[in-house]
Amino acid sequence: MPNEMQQLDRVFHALSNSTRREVIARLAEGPTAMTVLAEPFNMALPSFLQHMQVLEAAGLVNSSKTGRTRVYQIQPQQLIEAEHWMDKHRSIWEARLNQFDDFVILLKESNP
Amino acid sequence: MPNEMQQLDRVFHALSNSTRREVIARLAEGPTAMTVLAEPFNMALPSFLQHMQVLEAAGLVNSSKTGRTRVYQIQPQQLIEAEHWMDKHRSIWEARLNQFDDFVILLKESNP
DNA sequence: CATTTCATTAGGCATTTACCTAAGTATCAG
DNA sequence: CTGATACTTAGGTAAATGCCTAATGAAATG
Repeated sequence: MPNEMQQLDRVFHALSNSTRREVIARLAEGPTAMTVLAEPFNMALPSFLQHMQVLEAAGLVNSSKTGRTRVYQIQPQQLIEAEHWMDKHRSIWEARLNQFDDFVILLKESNP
Repeated sequence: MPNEMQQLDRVFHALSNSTRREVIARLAEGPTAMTVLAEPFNMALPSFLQHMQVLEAAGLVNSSKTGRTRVYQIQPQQLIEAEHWMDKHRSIWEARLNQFDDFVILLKESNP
């Protein structure tokens, strides 16, 4: 399997969980420390850390540790790549559907 | 958990597997019977069926059976919804980053 | 320096996922 | 009606996922 595909696997998998999506949503507003990020979730910290590791492995966020606090920030490139994938395939579908519309129009015109 | 979120869970999960993404890619070119769709994959048919059921449960495709053949077609609404989610959060991030750019420009201007 | 705080590691558990083979069921073709 | 074709169901396995508690590390603070 090409590496690019594995990357999409990881990105879409990371986004398939609402806890992780909420983290992405909060990080869109700026870099945030782990404890602060975790606070809204009713979840043990080690469980939350696992989610952060999934996001980091997918390349959706990165983190750096200063003293004892780890600060996460969003890294948008992979989000953009995933969006491109969707956009590309949606547009192929739309092009096909437009052809179908044309065909319907053609039918109507030929049978007025 | 709100229903909308569960739906995003299912859509992103469905897209997190390259076999399923390839199916979406092929279906973008038109409705296709199951056996035809399965043919490129080195996989037992029951395994392939499971993938199709994941895609269908996510609302990314629908299917109808005529005689003994089941034909799948793409159903783009959920793909669009997922794209919207990504677009929304990407734009929040971009807005924030633009503020940061402005701040950098401001710094440069105040220290020429 | 003792304590608290923030983060991590280790280990365990139930469920889901991604595959498989074997054995159906239903339709079509001759 | 008989065989081939197209799918479906049933049941099994190994690995991954999503959660937990308990224990440990390592930095900050009184």
